[in-house]
Amino acid sequence: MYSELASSALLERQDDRSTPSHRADRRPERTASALGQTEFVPAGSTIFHQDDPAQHLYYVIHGSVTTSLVTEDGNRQITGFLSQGAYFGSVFCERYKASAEAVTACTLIRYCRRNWSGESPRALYKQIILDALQSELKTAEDSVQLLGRRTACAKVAAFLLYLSERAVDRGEAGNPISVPMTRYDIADYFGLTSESVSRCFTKLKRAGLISMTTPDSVTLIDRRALADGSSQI
Amino acid sequence: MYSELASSALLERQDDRSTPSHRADRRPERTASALGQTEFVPAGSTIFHQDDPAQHLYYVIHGSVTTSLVTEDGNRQITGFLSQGAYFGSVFCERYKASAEAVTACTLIRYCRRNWSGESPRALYKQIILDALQSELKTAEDSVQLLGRRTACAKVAAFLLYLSERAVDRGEAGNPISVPMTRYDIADYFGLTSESVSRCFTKLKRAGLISMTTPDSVTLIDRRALADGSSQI
DNA sequence: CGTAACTTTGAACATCCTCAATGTGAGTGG
DNA sequence: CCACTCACATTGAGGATGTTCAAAGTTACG
Repeated sequence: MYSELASSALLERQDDRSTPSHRADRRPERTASALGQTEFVPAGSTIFHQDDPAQHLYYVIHGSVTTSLVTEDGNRQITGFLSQGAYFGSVFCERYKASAEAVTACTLIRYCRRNWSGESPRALYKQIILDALQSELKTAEDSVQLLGRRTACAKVAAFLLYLSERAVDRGEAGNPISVPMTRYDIADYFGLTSESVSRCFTKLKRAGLISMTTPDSVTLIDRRALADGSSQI
Repeated sequence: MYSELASSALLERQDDRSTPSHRADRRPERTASALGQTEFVPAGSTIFHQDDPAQHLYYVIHGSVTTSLVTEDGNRQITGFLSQGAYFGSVFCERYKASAEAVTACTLIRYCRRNWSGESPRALYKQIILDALQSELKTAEDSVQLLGRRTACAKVAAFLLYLSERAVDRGEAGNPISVPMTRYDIADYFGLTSESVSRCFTKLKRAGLISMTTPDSVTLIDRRALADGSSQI
């Protein structure tokens, strides 16, 4: 999906031949762990707070993380759900733009930003920063597309398809999917209420588009109908 | 707002001392025009189409541009409104993720991406790519925040404040503001209908939070109330 | 002057929210 | 092991908000 052109222009090839960018077979974890610290975080804990000095950049090895902020009108706004392979931590900002919380127990890699201005393995840091920027951009762009759906059911349906796609990206099964976040989290992502989100799940289930064993395990039955905005419900 | 740390780690200082990054007094236009072509685009014209090969990157000198895509459920989704100082053109993608149209007559700078893999003024290209990434990230993050508002009026109110802030960023007056895009465009940004958007303008006007001479010139009267989600209307 | 595109307004209807109650499952302490 | 609690999920009823369909007002432009 992403082009090599831009990143090759950003990297100095002469001192960087050992870390080609955006190859299909690269292993982010290996590069990552070389320069960062592995951190285990329990479910429900806060990783950092909105407006705190942005000292670290994080990479998700395992688990699910939300970033959220409090808007001027006093509501909680979830700005992204992050899973394996995603970076978060407001790369280009002095302070974190959002708070980050672990939805499930997580394994993260934490990079200290002070190292970036240092000397040693510059090329690796450059690659991490580029990857992080792309990751944050993708997270935000995906959110815009999901949030723009017309009805609550269309939003929830598109969200489920999105979770499925990302599970496949991580090498997991695309069906059934795990929905680790609460209905309230999903509501704060879309600007809905948790009751509305719950009703959407029920409607999609009754219409035969999904089935649920538990509230956090959803089987997608009719992907076409889910993508079409679930308009016939 | 953005930190120097990340970008300094991405730039090779030894061959780049003449173009410091993210200084308050830098002039993007000057750097820009050195490597790109100036292009004048009439109002209403299409700059590029979604899914076309992404051969160029654009920078807005003057005017207003929208990026939009057609979602799987067949609706038009506007993903951003761009004005002076913004980059667009899906920097890191092989193909444009969205279509771009000129809302007003525009002056743009167009960069040909083929030049990125060439030799000569590498540092300048690096700076442009970095700026473009930041710009695209900011556009998407701003959209997420606006789209997450609960009610239609709160969305429109936050949108007007956003337009005002950006006008100030461009060195223009923050009040009254120009609203060059149509009600329909705003509706397709928020997943609303043009009628709903129009009614929100009317409500905000009747409540004394704004006043309008023409539909595209809005005076913000009570910024506090607009930011508070216009909840008392 | 007339057309076309955009904006505004109205009325009926659908959707979503609010408030309330009930259902469910994991964890706790007797 | 069994209440008990607590957080989360679900469901219902009524009210608020947004949409749909329709019509009229406004502005720019030929």
